Amino acid sequence: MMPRKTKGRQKIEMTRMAKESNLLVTFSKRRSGLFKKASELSILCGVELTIIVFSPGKKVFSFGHPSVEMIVDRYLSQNPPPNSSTSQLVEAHRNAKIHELNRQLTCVTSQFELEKNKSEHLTNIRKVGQDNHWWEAPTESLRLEELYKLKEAMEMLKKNIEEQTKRHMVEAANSMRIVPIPGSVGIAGDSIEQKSYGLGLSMTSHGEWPFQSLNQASTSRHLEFDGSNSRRF
Amino acid sequence: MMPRKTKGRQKIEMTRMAKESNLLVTFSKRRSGLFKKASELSILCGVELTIIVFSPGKKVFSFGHPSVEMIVDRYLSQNPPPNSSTSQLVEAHRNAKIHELNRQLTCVTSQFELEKNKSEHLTNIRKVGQDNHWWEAPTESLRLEELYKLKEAMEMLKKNIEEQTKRHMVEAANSMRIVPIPGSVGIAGDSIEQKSYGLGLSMTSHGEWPFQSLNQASTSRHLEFDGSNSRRF
DNA sequence: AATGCTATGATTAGTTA
DNA sequence: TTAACTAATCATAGCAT
Repeated sequence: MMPRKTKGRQKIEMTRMAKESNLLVTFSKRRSGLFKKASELSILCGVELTIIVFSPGKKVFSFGHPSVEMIVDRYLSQNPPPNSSTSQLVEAHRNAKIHELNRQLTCVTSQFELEKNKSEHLTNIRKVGQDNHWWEAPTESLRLEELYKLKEAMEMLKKNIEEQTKRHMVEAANSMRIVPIPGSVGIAGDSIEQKSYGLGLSMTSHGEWPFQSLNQASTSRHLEFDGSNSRRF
Repeated sequence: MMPRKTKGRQKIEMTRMAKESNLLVTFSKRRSGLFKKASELSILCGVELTIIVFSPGKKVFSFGHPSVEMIVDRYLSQNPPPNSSTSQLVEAHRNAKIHELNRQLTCVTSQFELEKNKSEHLTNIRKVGQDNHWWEAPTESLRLEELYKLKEAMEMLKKNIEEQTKRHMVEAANSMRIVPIPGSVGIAGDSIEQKSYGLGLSMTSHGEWPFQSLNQASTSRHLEFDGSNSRRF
């Protein structure tokens, strides 16, 4: 008779977890699961989506394909914020660009970190002096793939910068004059204060990389995980 | 001998589904699952989160606790709101910055090309299938070194972007109070139904039918279904 | 805190109704 | 079409490290 090592997964009541320690680890696990599901959905069905989560510690974790801002922008433009003025929109666009550039850079940097770690791992393993050939080819293939992706990301980054530069030149040449349009809506009971629509510069410093257990399908889809509560820039 | 009625769940490749019919039903099922997971996460861990999904048919499905807008606002507000006019001087500064960034990016890109070629070379050599261990370690070391350089370059690039943005925000802050704040002006056609302020979870299908298969855990948390076409705000 | 394990609960792909 | 079924895969709660 073999006594069970564990009771295995147990059903839990669907209410806020009492023990904070459990809550924290559960949050971490389930957040990973949720993001993975989201990634799979976007891959399998070719759809665009975003998730923004504020952790128990008030940190923000986000996932987005193709990016959080892209989706949020589209969502907000479908539900246009009432107080938008031309100037705000213009500014928003510009900041969104910079934001997006930063996001891409963060992504590129992360991918680089991945490469670095792989390289280190490779070197370490090699030090052990094993004769394991079987993994070498696959690993190198993966590396090459990652490098191509990295290259693509950087080319996109470059393109964006060029675009932005061109835009700025045009704007400068036009010496644009911004006239706010009084087009906001005030509705009874509607608080009018929280209008930071028009895209702030929320960006991510990725101080930590919370998501490690993603399969390559996910990571190859250019995942973005934000694990930081620090304000950017 | 009982012949299996079905093959049951089968593993599927993590790539975009080929058959559109399957894709549609899978999207529906998995979206439900995703939203349910999100709901459970927010309940179990008491966190706030939102999901925005654009379906294959470009409809938007969203979930949010306490509401999509609440989370999006907070996400966007983590950074100073952009709402100022910009001077040409600023534009000029910016253009200079961007040019510099572009130069750096070119540098980074060429470094990357180096890495890529190395990787390809490595792979090619490996294809020959020799047992040459002696060169592997040195090569990897070199790669690592290059990667470090690449990383440094990218970090500098990032830093520059951050600097640029910081400068922009300071300038924006200095000049923003000029912009008049529009008063409350109602606009015909806007409606305010379905606000779901801080109630609890809100789940929205901005098109037509929403969910049915949520368990009681979700519904007990006061799910809100918005099956209308109406715009929000 | 983070990682690994494993039995069990939960989700879902393929199918039938 | 959308819904229900079922056998598999997948996720994860509780422990152990």
